[in-house]
Amino acid sequence: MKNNNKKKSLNPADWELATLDVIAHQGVSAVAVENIAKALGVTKGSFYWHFTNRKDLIVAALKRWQKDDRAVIKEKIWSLPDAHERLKAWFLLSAEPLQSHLIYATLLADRQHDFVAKVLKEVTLERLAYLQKSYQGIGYDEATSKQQALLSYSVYVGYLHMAKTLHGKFKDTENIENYAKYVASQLIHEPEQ
Amino acid sequence: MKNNNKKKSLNPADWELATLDVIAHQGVSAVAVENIAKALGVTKGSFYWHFTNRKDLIVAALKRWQKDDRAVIKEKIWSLPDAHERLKAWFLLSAEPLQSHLIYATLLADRQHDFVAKVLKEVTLERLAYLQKSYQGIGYDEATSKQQALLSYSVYVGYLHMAKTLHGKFKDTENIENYAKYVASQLIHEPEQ
DNA sequence: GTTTGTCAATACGCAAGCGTATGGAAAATT
DNA sequence: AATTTTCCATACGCTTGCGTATTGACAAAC
Repeated sequence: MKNNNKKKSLNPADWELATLDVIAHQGVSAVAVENIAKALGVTKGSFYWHFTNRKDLIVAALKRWQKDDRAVIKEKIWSLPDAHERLKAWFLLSAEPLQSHLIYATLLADRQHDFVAKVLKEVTLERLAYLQKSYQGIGYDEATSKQQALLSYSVYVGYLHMAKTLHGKFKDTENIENYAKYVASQLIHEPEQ
Repeated sequence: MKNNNKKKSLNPADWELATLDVIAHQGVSAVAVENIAKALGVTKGSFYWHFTNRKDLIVAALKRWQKDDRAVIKEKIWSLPDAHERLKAWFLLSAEPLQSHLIYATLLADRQHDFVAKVLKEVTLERLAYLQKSYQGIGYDEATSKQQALLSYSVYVGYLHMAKTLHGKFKDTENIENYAKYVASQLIHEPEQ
């Protein structure tokens, strides 16, 4: 787990990335400065040089996650010109095993911290707006596109949890891919008038 | 927050119900014996007479929740003879503001504890089996009913989180009811052959 | 080569929360 | 009425984890 690179010293980005690793697999409440320090091969004497406290670290890490995540979505989805294709891409991206998904799922869990709730709400609203626009792009009216976006996004969030809860019954890639295609077939279609 | 009843002394059930209250609103990790004792108007000297330790309490509370929840579903859904009606009842029940839903949602969050994961998996598999059976009842074949059940259940789980994440934009009853009906209309229909 | 700035180690204080030990009061039993 | 059971209070020890204070090592600047 130690940092074997040639780097002489750490910078805040190193701490933030290590923190995101912990958040992805154990949640925000598992972020302990002394543990992360150990994972980076130093002690917390170093930590308090880079950050003022634990919360400062977590907020910085989440800000980094939010920024990176936005970039990925922009590149992989919003680059597509056709709304129908965008929606399909969205569902496929949802099924990919990205760290970003894990982080989103654990944030849902650690919502009791207000700074987590804030990021979560921002990201969720942004993604919902994207989805809604895409559904409008394939012919849904404003109100219906809103509900359909919410429905689709709920499936995404639900899937994240189901995958964790039922891991083992859900792991093999083929099943996941099949399921993703099924979901897309059910949730992407012209609006019923 | 004190117990104003005429009861002279507490029994394990009192502790379990108080614990479920905490779990519903703050999650498993927020269960602190001294706090729950205070909520019940006693000190932890009492607690360790009824239970051996904190984990014992949580496990007992979750067992109670599981049992009660099963009973509610049995009564409100499985009493219905028609599969189509059962599915509709499921989606409507999902949108009702029950403590049981809150608990389920927080359990998803506190899955890192193995005893939580165990209950969660049991409950989820049981509910999925119910849903699958209902979808088979309206004509889905085995494989498709499985995927459709998973999809529908994901919507449920996703909704629980969305409701918390976007509270305020989601609170008024009318919207929720509308949305529930929309979801039902999208997810309950004869299978496409 | 001396000084300054950067990054990290060690040691400490402190609060929260679990579990234990012990004693006491009230109710039930005999 | 005496005794046993049931339920609870108080006090203590122990661990975890945050944050601070102090010192040190190495590199860059001068």
